[in-house]
Amino acid sequence: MLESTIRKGLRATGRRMTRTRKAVLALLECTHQPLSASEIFTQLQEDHVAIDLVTVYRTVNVLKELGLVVQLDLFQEGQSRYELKEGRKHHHHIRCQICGRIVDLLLCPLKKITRLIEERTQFVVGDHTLEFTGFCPQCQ
Amino acid sequence: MLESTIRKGLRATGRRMTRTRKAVLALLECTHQPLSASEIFTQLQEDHVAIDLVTVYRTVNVLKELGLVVQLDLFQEGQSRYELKEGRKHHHHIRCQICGRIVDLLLCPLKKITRLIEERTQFVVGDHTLEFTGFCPQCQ
DNA sequence: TGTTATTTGCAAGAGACTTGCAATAATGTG
DNA sequence: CACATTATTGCAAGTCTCTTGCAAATAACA
Repeated sequence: MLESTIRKGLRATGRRMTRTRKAVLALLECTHQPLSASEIFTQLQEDHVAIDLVTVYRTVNVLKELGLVVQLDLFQEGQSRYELKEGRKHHHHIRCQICGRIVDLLLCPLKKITRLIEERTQFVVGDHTLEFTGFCPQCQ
Repeated sequence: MLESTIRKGLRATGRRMTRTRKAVLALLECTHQPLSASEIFTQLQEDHVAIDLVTVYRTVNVLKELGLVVQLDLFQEGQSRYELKEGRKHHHHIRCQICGRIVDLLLCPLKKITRLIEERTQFVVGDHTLEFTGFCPQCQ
C-alpha cells in the first residue's frame, strides 16, 4: 500500500509515520509468511534496522488497530503472528508440524456454518478462528 | 468415568492415582465449562482441596497424555482450557465476548473441507482448531 | 509396616507480551 | 529553516502463563 495513504490513516488517529513503522511495514510487505514479533525483531536486526522488541509489539498493535495488519493465533504456537491485510480476503492457514511453514488457504467455508450456529445457539457470531496443522509435501 | 478404569490407565504408564488427580478429575467432571489451570486452582481452593498451581498444570498434562482430557486454545485468550473427553465426540466452541461463557457446538463441519485442503495444498492434514466468539443471548 | 519410585510443593526460571518514564524524533507553525 | 509541541522510542521492570529442579511427602505393593 502507498506510504502516503498509511500516513493519512496514522494522522487521522493522531499518530505519526516513523522510521520503525516504515521498517515493519516494509518487512511485512516483502515477506510471504505471517511473522511473529520476535521474527520481525530478528529480521530487522539482520537488516541493520535499529529497533527494540517492545517497539515491534507496539507497532503491530497500532497497525492492527488501523486495520492494516491481521493478528493470527495459530494452533498451540504460544505466540501471535502478523500479516498485512492489503485488501486481501479473509482466509485461513495450515502450518507444517515439522518445518513450521505456513500456507494460506484461500477459502473460508464458514458462512453457512455461522448462520447455523446463530440459529442453534442464539449467539450473535462475531469472529472465528480456523487453523489447520499437518505435514507439508516436503516433510511427509 | 470409573475411578478404577482411570487408575488402570495411570498404572499402565507407571503412574499413580493421587488425591490431587482425583480432585481435578472430579472438578472437571462436575463442571460444564472448559476450565483454565488457574480456574481449576481457584475452584479447588474454594473447595478446600490443598493443591499447588504447579500441580494443576502437571495434572492436566498427564490427563491429556492419557487421552482423558482435551486442551483447548480459544481465540486470543492467552491461556489454555481443559475439558473431560469422556467419550464425547470431537466438537468446537463459541465464547461470549462479554461474559466469557463457553458453549459447545455439537458439530464439526470440516470433513469435506479437510479433503479439499489436502487436494489443493498437498499437505497431509492432521489437526485443526475452530473456535467462534460472539455475543450470547443474555449479553446482546 | 517398610521399601521404593512417583508425586507434590516451593522456589526459581522461561517466554510472550505490557507498562512507566525519560530521552528522542516527527509534525506543522511561524 | 528553526522551534515548540506531542507522539514515539528504548530501556528497565513488571505481568501472566506455564515449566523445571529438587527435597520432602505419599502411593503402591511386597
